[in-house]
Amino acid sequence: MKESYFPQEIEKKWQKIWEDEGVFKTPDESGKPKYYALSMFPYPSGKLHMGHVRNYTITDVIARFKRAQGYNVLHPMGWDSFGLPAENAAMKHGADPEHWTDENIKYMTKQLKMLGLSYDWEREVTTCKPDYYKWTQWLFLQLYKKGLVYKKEAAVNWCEQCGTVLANEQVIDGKCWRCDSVVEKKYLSQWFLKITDYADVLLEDLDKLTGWGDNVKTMQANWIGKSHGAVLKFKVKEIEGLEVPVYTTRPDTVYGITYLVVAPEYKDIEKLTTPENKEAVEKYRANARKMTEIERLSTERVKTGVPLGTHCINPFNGEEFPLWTADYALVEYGTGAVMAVPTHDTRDFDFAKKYNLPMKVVIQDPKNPSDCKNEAYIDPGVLVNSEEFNGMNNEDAKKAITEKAVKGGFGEFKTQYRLRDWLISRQRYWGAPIPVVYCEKCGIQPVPEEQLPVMLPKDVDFKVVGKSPITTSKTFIETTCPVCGAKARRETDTMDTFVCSSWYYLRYSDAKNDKMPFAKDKVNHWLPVDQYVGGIEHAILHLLYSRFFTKALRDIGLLDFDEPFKNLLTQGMVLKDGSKMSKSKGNTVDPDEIFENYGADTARLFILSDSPPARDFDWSDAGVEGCYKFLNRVWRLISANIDDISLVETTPHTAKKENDDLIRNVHIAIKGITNDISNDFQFNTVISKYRELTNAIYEWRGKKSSLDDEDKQVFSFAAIALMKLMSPVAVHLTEEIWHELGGKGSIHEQTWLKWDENLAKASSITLVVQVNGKVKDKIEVDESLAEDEMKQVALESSKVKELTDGKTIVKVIVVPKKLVNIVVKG
RNA sequence: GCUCCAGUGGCGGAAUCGGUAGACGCGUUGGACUUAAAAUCCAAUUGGGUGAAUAGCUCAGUGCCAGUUCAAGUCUGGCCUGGAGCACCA
Repeated sequence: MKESYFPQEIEKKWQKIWEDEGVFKTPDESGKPKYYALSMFPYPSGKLHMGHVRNYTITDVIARFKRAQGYNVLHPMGWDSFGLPAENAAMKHGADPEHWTDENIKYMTKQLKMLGLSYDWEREVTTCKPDYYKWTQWLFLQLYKKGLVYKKEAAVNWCEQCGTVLANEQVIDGKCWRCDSVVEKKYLSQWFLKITDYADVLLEDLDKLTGWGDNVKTMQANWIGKSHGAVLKFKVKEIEGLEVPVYTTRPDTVYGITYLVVAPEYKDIEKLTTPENKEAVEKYRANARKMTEIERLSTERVKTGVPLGTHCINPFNGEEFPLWTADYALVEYGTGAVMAVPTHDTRDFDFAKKYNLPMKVVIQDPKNPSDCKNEAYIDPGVLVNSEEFNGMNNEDAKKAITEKAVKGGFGEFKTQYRLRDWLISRQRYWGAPIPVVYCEKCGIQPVPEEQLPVMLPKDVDFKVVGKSPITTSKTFIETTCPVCGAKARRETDTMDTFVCSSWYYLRYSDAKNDKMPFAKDKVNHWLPVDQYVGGIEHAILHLLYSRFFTKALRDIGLLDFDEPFKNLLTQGMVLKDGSKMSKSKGNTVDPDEIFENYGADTARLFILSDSPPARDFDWSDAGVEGCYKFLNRVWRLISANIDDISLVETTPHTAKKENDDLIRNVHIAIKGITNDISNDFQFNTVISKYRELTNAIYEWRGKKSSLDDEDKQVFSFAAIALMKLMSPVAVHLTEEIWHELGGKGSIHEQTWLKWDENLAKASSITLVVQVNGKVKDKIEVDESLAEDEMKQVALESSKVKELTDGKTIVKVIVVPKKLVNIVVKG
């Protein structure tokens, strides 16, 4: 065995052997229980970044730990490989997006292999390959048949920079999630998935996800945004037969309505506008259209609006009030119209103040009445000025008033969601084509399943400006109608890449199936994913879409479970000098350089060592250096003593105290490390325990000039245990040492160590003696000491005697095997 | 504004149940080895007071203020700060 550690040599060697021997292939059936460990698959952007390294290392260690514990572990990898960067690169360099993507996948695959990740590469999925997107299209058709797909003209988010529409979830602070440019509203005919049909169950089932963090669940719940209220209908005074319905969560305030607002885009707005007001209203609406989403949504902005000239009648008391249009009413939410109660809603209050609209108090806190002159009173209270409801608690009044509206035929109870349908069409080339054709006679027709995949065309001009490159193809667009055979036009929109990534985790269960996206028995066997690991940035987008897909496919009958990811670990970001690594800040660290200088084991060890997985991780060069030194130290521990170490895997018998202590330290380490991994994957403390055990072995060895037979047994036992415990993290180093010591097979196929509860603790304990809750003495005692004896020992302590002298001992609290607290008075 | 998460030495962080606060590492300082350096090894490292002392003793200390308890980093209430998400959603 070499005296020094040369990671570059041993890592390449073992990576090749593992691959050649298929060590990490996963059979579907093995007789063992299954475990599915999954990392969020990457976009093949070109090179791995440290966030990837962190993500994949965490999942890999979990997979290896579970394998050692006797599970048949599915641990696959693939590529989320459709998307705009490939197309942009194609435009810039004139290359084909497919070629660019393939090259990136090749390079990144090499990097993943260098990291020593234990993937079953035979299950690799690549979303941009026809053998995958065929099934994306097939699933689209199943959803279409089920009535979950529709096309409609709508106000959509348009990113000029990317030349495409975006889903609501892809608009961050009014800007494009990818390129950060300001998003505009456009009216376009687009494809939607009816995720709103599942709004309620997506919300309800969050409760089932006990293995998810509350932060992610709350984000999803907020995004779905369920609220309870009522729709109330108001007759328009000037126009016979016309009503304006409003959605409200505060039906208890109906007696305080003093005006009503409709969104500038409200469908009946032209009818509701009197000729005298037409010019002003038109001007206002034109202005609203021009505004960007950011300007319009800003809460800083002063609210504006114009009166329409018409009036509504309050069906509860016959009062009349004016109709206005204002852009603080949103056309997409509720009915697009709002009843305004300035006294009990801050937005209505601001608006009413500005335009001098009347106010009427209808809810009061009886103990602390407010006149609502300076601000709206929005807290609970008792109704006033509300006829027969006066004196009623406002929560009860919500129900009572809505019931009155239901009886009178001018209202109903209503549950409302913020979630909108998922806009999935994109005016781009590099995506799965939407499998639909337009026939002049038959209209929209889905492509028959046997004609799938609808292949992306090759004869495309990527440098075209102002429209999707796919529209430049001469072969793609013209086709025939599958129903009547007449000339038809192919849909040129492609699918949002999030559609492709909403089902990839299902495909891994049966990645090579060419008859189906996956066989039902296989998907039911492997899924749900036992542990999913990825970035928090997907808390809403990918994770919500995937949950929706799973539920929809369950309803279609393709699978039998209804949540895809049982446990979710959202890893923190990798920072450098306190801020997120990014090319623009110039604070990135190239994984290749780390592999080259220190080896993958050091990279793996370090990325897990300094912070718990869920927290942000601050990269430090000194920290990498420290981990490298530690691996060297472990290597030297073995190489310097190689002749004294044999393959000892069971706890040896010992007569010596110091040998007993080392054996105990090994058992303590096994217990601690196993628990730390099992309990929320606390790898940072796992690694500190590697160091503690290593230190203990060194210290033990340092005390002996030579080893007798018993010592050798004990030393070997400790060394082998250290290797096994470290094997999920330092995958190459431990494999190399395992073989140097004559180990058979791979160390990664060995079973995880078990600890003996009697040995997993120190041979003596430190009894802590407190007086009035403050530590005053520590006494080494035998752990078998009974409570009475502990009390005795504590009271005999000279320090305790000193402190209790002349005082009364009120009581003595004994915590077994730990502590005695003596309470004194006077 | 609403929701969630977090706050512990110079730094990253540790502390199953309320029971020795600061494990382990980084950094720093001192020392050993060396012609020298690197590597390695050893020691110290929360702050204040007292002390010749690197002995001992002592007080304070986990964002702030209260509370519960024999005992609080941990539990309860009220704040403060930072981060994330949502946001004119009626």
